[in-house]
Amino acid sequence: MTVIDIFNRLLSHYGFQNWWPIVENGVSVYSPEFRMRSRTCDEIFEIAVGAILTQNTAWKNVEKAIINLKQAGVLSYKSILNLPVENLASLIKPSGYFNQKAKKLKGFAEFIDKRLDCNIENLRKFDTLTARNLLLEIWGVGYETADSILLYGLNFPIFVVDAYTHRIFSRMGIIRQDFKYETIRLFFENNLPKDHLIYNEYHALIVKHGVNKCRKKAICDNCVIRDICPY
DNA sequence: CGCCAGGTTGTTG
DNA sequence: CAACAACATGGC
Repeated sequence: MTVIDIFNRLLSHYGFQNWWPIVENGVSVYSPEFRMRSRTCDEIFEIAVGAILTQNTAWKNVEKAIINLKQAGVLSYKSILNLPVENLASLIKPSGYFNQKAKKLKGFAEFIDKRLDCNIENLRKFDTLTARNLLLEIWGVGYETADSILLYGLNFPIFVVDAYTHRIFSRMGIIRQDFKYETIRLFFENNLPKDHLIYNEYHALIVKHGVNKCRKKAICDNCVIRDICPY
């Protein structure tokens, strides 16, 4: 049973997830159209903001924060650059850790302004790992956040690892408990075609399965991969 | 009500 | 380098 087999299982069970969502009219929209085209500048920025806000936080709370930002008309790097950090913190309160995250968003906006010449798409001018290392220099942007921005915002072929990835695949005995982020990322990248669409869908499916079934307290009955899981 | 969520950083041994 | 604390709201 390979990681590709597991991908196929999850995909036929849950269907396409169409990540990353864009918030429209107060709801997160997961559209199949997203895989057909490049993201717009505004979408890339929203994805990056979402990636920062969702750090150790349920998406529902992030959604509320993004709605607040949109309603206030400040979901752009320029607005966030000019908005007092206290006001920003207040808008993103529902996403939790709001003081820290406000500072992180500020840092990210500053990064676009200073390092990317005011255009987030300038990240495309770099190769994957160079772009990644640039993002990782930003305070508040770690591996998963950087990789989410690269994969979901810019379609770079980089596999996103998260807590669910670690939990599901260690429970299955496919990776070891003590594997760290980079080890897990490389494991997936080495066992899959180098294709951003596959990385995109796979990670989204992992989250789906983690949220639905493979929680901290696992719900193993009717699990789509139960027969190949020793847990 | 208690647990936990699509992590990251700073501190300490 | 590993372990641990701090950061915080809201859904179930």
